[in-house]
Amino acid sequence: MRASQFHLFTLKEAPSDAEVVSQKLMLRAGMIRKVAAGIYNYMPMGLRSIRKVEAIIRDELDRAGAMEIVMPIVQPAELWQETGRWDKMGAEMLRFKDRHDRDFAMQPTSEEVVTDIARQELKSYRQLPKNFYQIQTKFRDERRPRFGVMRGREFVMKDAYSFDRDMDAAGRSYDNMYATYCRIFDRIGLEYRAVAADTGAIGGDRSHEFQVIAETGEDAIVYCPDSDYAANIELAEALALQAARGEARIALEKTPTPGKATCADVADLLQVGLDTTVKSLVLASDESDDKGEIVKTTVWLLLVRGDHSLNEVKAGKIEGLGSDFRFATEAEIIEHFGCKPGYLGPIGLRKPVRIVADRSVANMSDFICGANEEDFHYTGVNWGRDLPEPDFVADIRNVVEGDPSPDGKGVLAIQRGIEVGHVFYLGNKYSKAMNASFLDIDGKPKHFEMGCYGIGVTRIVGAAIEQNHDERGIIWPAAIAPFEVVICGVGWGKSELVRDEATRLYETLKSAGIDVILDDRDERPGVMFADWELIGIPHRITIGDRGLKEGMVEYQTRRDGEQHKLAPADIAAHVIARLRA
RNA sequence: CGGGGAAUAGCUCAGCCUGGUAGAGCACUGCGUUCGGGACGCAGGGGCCGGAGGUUCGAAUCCUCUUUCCCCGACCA
Repeated sequence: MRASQFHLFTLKEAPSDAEVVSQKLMLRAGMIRKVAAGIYNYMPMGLRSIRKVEAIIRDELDRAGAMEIVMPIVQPAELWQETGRWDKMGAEMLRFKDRHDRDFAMQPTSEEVVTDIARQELKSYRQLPKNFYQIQTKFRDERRPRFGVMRGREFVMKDAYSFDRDMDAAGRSYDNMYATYCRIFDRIGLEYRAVAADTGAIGGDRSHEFQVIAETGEDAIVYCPDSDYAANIELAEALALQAARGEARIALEKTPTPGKATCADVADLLQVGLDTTVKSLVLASDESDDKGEIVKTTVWLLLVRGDHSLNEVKAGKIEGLGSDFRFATEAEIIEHFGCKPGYLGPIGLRKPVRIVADRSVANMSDFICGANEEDFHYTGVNWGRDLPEPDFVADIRNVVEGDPSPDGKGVLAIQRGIEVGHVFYLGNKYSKAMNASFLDIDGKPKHFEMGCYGIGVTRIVGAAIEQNHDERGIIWPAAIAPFEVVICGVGWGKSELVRDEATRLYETLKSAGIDVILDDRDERPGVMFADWELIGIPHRITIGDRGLKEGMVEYQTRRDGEQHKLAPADIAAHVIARLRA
């Protein structure tokens, strides 16, 4: 490709609404153009990277025995109604009607359609296992699309679905996909971590997220540097920080804390550590009848240490509370505690509530909590002496850096990550709901055991930039760079020698299968260098009269800026060796 | 969904308070000079100032409505 013929456009300034670095750089490098909120054109430069990501995914999935299909972007409501997700999905799913007033949706994912394929196509256990995947545009009407391709509404995703005859086989399919994902991300060349993730209603331990490590990541991932333990923060288990409860040493006392409504303020006022305070969170769970009318509301008091934070996923697993809990209203709080938020605690309740203590809180002694009276906290609080033991003790907090690892092999560390892949065992949730079955060896129908496996193609491109950039622009991993090599011809318009030498090298690299672009724009060198550094091409060869007079061309890498002067005759072999290394 | 903010040239922004024929830088076109790290000069092209209504002799500017976009929030009392 010649730069003079390519649609190359760069911006010195990013549009003011761009927030994160990948979005700014992709816009500035001319990779994407915004069309609407969370919706982008993929311009030639950007599409090249996207296609390279897709090619690696295709290659590895095909090698792993999966088969590519394409399912429609526009999907009929009927299939979604079979699984009940037409009603459950909420506003995230974009819905519309066709001219006959029939309901359709833009696919946010394709479990229903692929299960429909399976029940029509797969009749016998002899046809199993099967794994179908597609690389397809998805649409999720996010509440707040942002961060460019990192959280767009329209995006490209690879979604694969496996069908197996039993759980064991499904486990093998899962392991196969897990290993395949590792190969894919290794090849793309990103620093990533596979972490255990919450399995939600399905249960089991087969759910892993593939997270690209980047400071700007939206997810917190927890790992143990001394072992294999790695989990999403939603899942990471928090152990009690003290093995056993200490003895009560000081008396219960109601202490004035005027205007100090947060644990931090109270700890400050009383000159004690935040870890001696207990934070009170009030939740409510509603029970409704068949008509959806709320018939009963239970109020819950959750206690975590002042320096800890509530983990809502864990809270949702408390028996009786359920994942559809909500935060209590102020009226409910006053009704049960006789006090406004800010001074709440488990002592002196006006009406009974269910009390859940975090493991660490359950082992605390002489702690501080709200007195259920405005401007007062209790100090010297002890379980058993000053109040009954909690109704439940559970892990309900987020782990923090330095917590003991659940596998007992050291302490936990936390990194930020960008979720670019997810492998998930689905069980027969969808096959049952849609009555998708096959005849097993015993001649009896069985529901498919399914798994689903996603990779955010466009998000990978953004994540790669978040992880690899500097003040000049993008630094692509070679595997997904729009071009592997750029040849800059300095003084293109006036030097025939430069043109000849550059063109000869260009042809040589091209015929060696290198993805090379020749900058023949007759631009000033500064402009060329700045453009290609912004775009992030990993290898640059500069050919100019000045060097040629000395019998040299210049070779430079984008990542470390390391420069070599080489004879024109040697340059091709040198670059090819570097690329194939 | 709640609260803020913004909308003027392809991009970044000024002009609005105090109404009077729309500006700058970058980008683009032409000519010339320059030419190994985002050159310079001269000459150009490009915007009915998001849309609708109102006030006024006159509206980018004041008022009302509307659309779109952005930010914060929608758990940690």
